[in-house]
Amino acid sequence: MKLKSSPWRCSMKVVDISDLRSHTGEEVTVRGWLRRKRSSGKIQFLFLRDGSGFVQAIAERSSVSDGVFQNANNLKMESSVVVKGVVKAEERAPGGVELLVTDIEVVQIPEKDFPINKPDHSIDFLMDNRHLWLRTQRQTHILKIRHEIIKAVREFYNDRDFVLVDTPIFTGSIGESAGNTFEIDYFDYGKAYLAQTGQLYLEAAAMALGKVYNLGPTFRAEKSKTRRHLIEFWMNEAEVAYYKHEDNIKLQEDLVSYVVQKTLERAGDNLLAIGRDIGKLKKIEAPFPRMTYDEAVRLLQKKGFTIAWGDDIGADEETAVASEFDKPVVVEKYPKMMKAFYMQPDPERPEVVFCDDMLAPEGYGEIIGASERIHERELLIERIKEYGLDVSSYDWYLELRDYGTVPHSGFGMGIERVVAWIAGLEHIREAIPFARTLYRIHP
RNA sequence: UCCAGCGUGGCUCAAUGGCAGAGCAUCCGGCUGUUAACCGGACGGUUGGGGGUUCGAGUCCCUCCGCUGGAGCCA
Repeated sequence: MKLKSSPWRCSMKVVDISDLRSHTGEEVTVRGWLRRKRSSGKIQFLFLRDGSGFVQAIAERSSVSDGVFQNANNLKMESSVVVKGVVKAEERAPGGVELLVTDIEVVQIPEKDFPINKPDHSIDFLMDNRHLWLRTQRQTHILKIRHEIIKAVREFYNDRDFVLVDTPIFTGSIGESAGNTFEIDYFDYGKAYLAQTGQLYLEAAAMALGKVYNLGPTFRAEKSKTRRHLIEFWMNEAEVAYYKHEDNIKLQEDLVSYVVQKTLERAGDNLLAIGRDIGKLKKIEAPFPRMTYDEAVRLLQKKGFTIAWGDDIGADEETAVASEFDKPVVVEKYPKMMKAFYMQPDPERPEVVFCDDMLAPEGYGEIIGASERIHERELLIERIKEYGLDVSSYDWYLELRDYGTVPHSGFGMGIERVVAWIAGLEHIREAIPFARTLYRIHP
């Protein structure tokens, strides 16, 4: 359908719906879409959205022209409209403010019915229609919460003089372990891989700039089908030269506290609108409770789990540990054979490494994985061999240890897991605009 | 990959092996304060595909496809 050209483009006082309250009594123009319409014959209720918010507009038979009333009557769900009206404080209206219509310009009336029109669609249908599902109130609230979370993450680092270092998405060497990487053809070079982590590159950058961070997409070809997994997810990683295990944990606690409190401050209304219990979030202030892997195993044994030292802490066990606390809990010093090759062993207990996982409360699981990195070349080579990895593919990574090597530490935080936790989502797929899950890449 | 579940109008779901139905959406009519509006009427079906058992299959069996949840692994 052809768009109409209209005089409203330059001659009207256009106001965001979120800002209507400050224009009470004035005649203004709102540009947006019709979310829903209700009619009582001689009065029509138009529920409008414009991206900034939602407002109810009223068209009364007795106070508008025939043409305007007919325009209102013709509108269907998700019609695009430019509505002129007088802002009025009104107790009966949702939001406390409504728009008394004086004119309606129709931009487009859809020929087809909007597919998402009731509250009980199946998740399969909603995911197939994700491009349209995004227009619903709940999804716009979640996207705004995600926006504030990412903004707070960037601020946290920028305020502390970290340097943003964007790490590559195409990588030639293998990051942590083969087997769950996406492989692609890279011209005559042969195979390249989609990044699972930017850590190795951040370690290089930390030796140049001291304190660095990244924020970008990562890819894991894991055939996971749980509410905590995405194939493509956004990760924030930080790496700091001269930071030891303790400094690293402190940084993580400060980051998570900051992000939660800033999100509460700036997206509190969005959180409330989707039913989040924000009382639980207000408690999220550093320091966080801590326990060693040893203590976690003893706790789980006391709770009746059959787990021995050296066993992995599985999903159920993780939830059991985290449910002991109403803040995130830091579990540190895991057995070295359970963790990645590059983690620094504890000199006092060489069987454990200086690492930590941060587990979010309320069953949301691991949001951060962290460690102090091995900074001695010989030890690193020894560990690469122990893991059966090819030393030659880590050539440049090893070379970082040849020129002024120093202790350093860092971590990775899963953005969508943090969004899911803060927003109180049941499934991580709502925490990202277009989720890539196992067997779903469209739209 | 493994385990479990689901697949019926556009959508969400019913239907002891025996006439395929309801609500919502859509369309028509009514209603000046609706909040998932309401009231009356109409339209709407190759029950995911294929095969089998049976007088008879949406229902039971086999197989394939799709989706969902969980496990392992991870952030």
